[in-house]
Amino acid sequence: MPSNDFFDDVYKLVRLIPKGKVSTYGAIANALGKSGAARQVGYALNCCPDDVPAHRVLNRKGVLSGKNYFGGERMKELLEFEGLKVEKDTLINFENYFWDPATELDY
DNA sequence: TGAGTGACTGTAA
DNA sequence: CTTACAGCCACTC
Repeated sequence: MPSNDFFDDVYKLVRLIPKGKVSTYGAIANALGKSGAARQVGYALNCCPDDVPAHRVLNRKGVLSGKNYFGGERMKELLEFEGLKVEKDTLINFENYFWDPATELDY
């Protein structure tokens, strides 16, 4: 279990992602002021507490890079359940559903 | 303290 | 279009 510093900030921000929207690791890292810590964001989500919608966080291509770590189909199921469409582990119209915390929250 | 690692990203070929 | 390489930051051992 992590000590939760940077991680806690990541969880906090991911929880703010609106339902039916998605974000990216880089956007989250940037919103936290760590533009180069995108990898850490993904690493943080590896701990994936139940109250963190990690399925809404994708890489810059809109691909479910971490679906394997999330529980296989579960990630895709959750996204589709929120009205999103996933094909070949990639979110359709990703740019249309993209939610940038740095912009939307004016962080 | 230092080396290894990664659910990433941007640029180059 | 895809594949490769290097830079990046935080965490663990």
